[in-house]
Amino acid sequence: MMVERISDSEYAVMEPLWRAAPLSANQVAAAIGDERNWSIQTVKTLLARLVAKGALATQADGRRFLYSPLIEREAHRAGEMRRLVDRLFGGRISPLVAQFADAETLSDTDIAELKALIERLEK
Amino acid sequence: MMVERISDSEYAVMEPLWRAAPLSANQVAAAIGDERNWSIQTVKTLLARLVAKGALATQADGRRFLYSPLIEREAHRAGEMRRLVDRLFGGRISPLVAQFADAETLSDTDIAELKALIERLEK
DNA sequence: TCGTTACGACTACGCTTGTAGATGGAGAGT
DNA sequence: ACTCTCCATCTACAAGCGTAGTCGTAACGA
Repeated sequence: MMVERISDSEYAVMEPLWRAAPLSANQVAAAIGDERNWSIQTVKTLLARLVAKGALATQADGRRFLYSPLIEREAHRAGEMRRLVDRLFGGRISPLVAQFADAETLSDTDIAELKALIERLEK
Repeated sequence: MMVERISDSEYAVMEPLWRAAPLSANQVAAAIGDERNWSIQTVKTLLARLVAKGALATQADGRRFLYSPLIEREAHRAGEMRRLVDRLFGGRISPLVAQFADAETLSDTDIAELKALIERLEK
């Protein structure tokens, strides 16, 4: 239950499972590939920890397990963002966007998307 | 240099120092107050760790130290946000806002602020 | 001068994270 | 039946974190 916090490395393991589930440990490792340079053991440890945390479900498939996410990516994202935004910006989102604006990391596309989004929200 | 990562608790200690610096350990502890229920020792440990990380500077004031931030709050915010946004949204900000929109955590004020901000950015 | 305080430094200790090796059992090939 | 291979599980271990106690010393008050 209580989705405990998911660490960076654990998140990397969730990724492929959010894209396609269920997967075996090897498939997950393959999906992560060289991106991180992990031994298969490392991936397995992380999978086990995620199962322990209640973030993944297992289903037996012969002698091995297939893993699938128990928590939604959206829910996890929302939780993490909320956490950080509360901490850094007192929960207000506009300073957050302003922050990105100041850092000049917003592309024209970003701005156009935001505009469209805001218009949609206003209705 | 290389501002290493600052943990949640450490951030709580930086807070008062970003608001007013320099402060003594006791002043920092007082500023944190009951918010977190920390012993003065805990605050001192965190201060020492932040100094070790190069996030705080000390200046002697008689038999004690006064602490001041060496890293800017803005820089820290930007770094943290970038980290999370890269991880969760592939670096794009509009899905992030959309996320908040879907979660219905945007107030009318938020939306108005965002609109104003976007208009400013468009120029 | 002697005890009391107020500090910083050192030490502690259990928990989580990142990273992985070792072990033991079940299937597969021969 | 025997070995080789593949898996999950157990174990490991250093670094970082949260939380705090103890120690030595310098200053202050009596």
